[in-house]
Amino acid sequence: MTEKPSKEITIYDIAEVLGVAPSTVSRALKNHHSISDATIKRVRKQAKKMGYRSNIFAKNLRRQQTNTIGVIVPKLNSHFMSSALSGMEKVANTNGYNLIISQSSETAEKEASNVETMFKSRVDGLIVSLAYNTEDLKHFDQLAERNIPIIFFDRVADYHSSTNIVINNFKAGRMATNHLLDQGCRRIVHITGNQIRNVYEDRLRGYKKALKEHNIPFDPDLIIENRLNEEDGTEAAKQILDMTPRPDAVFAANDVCAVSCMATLKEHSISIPNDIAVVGFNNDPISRYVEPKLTTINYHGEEMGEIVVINLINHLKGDNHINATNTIILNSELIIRQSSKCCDS
Amino acid sequence: MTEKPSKEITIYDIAEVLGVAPSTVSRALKNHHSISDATIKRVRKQAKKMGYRSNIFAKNLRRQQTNTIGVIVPKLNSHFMSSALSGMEKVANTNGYNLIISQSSETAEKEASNVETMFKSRVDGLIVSLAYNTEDLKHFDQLAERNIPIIFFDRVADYHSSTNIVINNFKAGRMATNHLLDQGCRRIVHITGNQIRNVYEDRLRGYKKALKEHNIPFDPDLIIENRLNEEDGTEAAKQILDMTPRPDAVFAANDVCAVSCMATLKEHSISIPNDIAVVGFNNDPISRYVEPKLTTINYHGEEMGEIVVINLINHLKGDNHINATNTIILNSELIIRQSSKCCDS
DNA sequence: TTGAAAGCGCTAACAC
DNA sequence: GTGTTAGCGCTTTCAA
Repeated sequence: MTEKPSKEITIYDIAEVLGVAPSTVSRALKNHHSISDATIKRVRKQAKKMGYRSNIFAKNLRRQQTNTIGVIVPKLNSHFMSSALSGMEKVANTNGYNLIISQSSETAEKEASNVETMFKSRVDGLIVSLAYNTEDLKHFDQLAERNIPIIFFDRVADYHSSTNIVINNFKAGRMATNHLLDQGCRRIVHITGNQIRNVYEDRLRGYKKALKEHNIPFDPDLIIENRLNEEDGTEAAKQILDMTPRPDAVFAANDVCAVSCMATLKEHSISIPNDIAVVGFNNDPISRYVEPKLTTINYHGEEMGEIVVINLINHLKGDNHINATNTIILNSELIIRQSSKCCDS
Repeated sequence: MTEKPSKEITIYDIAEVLGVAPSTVSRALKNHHSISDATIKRVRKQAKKMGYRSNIFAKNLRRQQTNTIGVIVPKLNSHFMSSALSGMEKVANTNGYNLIISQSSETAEKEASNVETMFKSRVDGLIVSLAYNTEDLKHFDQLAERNIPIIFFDRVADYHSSTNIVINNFKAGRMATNHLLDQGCRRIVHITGNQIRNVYEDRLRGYKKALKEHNIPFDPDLIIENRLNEEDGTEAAKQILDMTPRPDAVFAANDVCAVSCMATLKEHSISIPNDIAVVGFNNDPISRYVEPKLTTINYHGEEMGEIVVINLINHLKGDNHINATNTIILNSELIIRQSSKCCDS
């Protein structure tokens, strides 16, 4: 196609061929209003013919703007995260932004180092879902000082005037627990994560609230805190089997953990939901295929990703509403399946 | 921390304060051997003190090199892809490269537009897993002409001297089918994808090869071709139920499809594996939790991602072996679980 | 409607 | 071991 694969074409080359100034070419290429239609047409045609591609580095150097958004997530390979990233990518792409994605692997140290990289890459804005154990947020300060906007999603924190985008974890936790209580369950184990993370703390609060509404005293022995991964689910099941009297329900703060817990319980001849009812969180595809199918909270990952990026881009474009919206709460709903239908339903 | 959050510090600022030349600062910052230790120390200290961050745009503009790798995958939100990306991200990060990730959403058009974006972003190299229906590869030509290396993984194609990184799909398909045959199955349905994609074509060839080895004639009526998603699995199950005589096994080219097919078969009172044995492909987490657990081919997504990036970076660094390695084949293994244990085993 | 020219921050060839 | 200087390709102010 192109005739000169080796040498990079610049606006100077185009200007020279056309006998106009480089600035005219520059303007024509961005449809500047002060350039005649004829010139614009000539320039664009020539540019195409010569295989011109704009040098974004020169452009960024001049404009001090990168059209790049940084994303830091705890793990790439979870259903929720990859869905959220998928949504982000779509919106970013449509709006001419690039995404630089990195993962903290659930540690605060790696997260800080990722932030450093993002800072050096001069991202226009940063999107973050916090690592499992991040407490101190001062690794974000260098961005805040430079007025680089940060949006937290899902695992959020109060940080200056950053926008947070979440689901109502409290409500969801309460809904899940109420559902179990309505099924007649009375000794409900809750498997949760690090309480410094809003998602887990809020779900636990919801759990407590539901108990209170049913006049059931909160029993701390029924709370299991772990990292909510597969092995932890297995481990939790063993703990549950050792509890006396035996619990009649489990509400786990994610599906991966719920499902592996359920599997281990089944191996020990526990019938689900008859002996123990189970509810998860996330509506991971896996929840639809386990036996019995897992009742869970539906989480709109892709949609959340889209909203996060739309929000950030609006912010970058200056539709600032000066923090008119500081927290955005998205809907989530309880999906009732067989794993929690205790009795006669 | 930093005292001047507003103004961006440059090497000129540091040079001025220290009374040295900008070039000295530039060299000191990269530990150039011709700079004295004392100067290096002074410069680094001052740089840190002033909150200096290198301007990668100026640097890239000068060096015509971006330290950025583009990645185009069909879908972000699948277990295999997010694992592969996770591996890629780790290696890239460790080696000082950034990843720009985008998804083709399984269409050739979007893929071409992604390539265009990557090209404009001046990626140093590109990593691609092809969309479901990509036939024509000429959207990659602009990169090839500029000698930008392209590595294909998983869904690959013969393209100039690009490196391909895959598992041995033929062998895996044969292994899976042989396993079913060894269990006594004789009418094995194979659910496959677009035959222009190596992964599906190779698996089908493996299937045929295994049949031949057992002297069983290939019956094209037992081949179902679709997009291998959830709905397609359900649909395939219905087709299978309509076949006479009824097939006694299903080998699906991915787990998502296998699992949904299995679920629908079960709804129609088919006993698995007794009536119909099932084998999937990918070792998606879901395969361990369905009932019965799904026999499948284990795919090392994360490892594949790592190897892809290591390979590309080596290439970029000039360890070229001038295509000494043009195709890299990774191991995969059959994991036998309950869904395929037909008889007495 | 177009042109001339300065400068974004960095690197590297060359000079000392 | 350090300094001088010429760009990399683009945008944008000011002038015409």
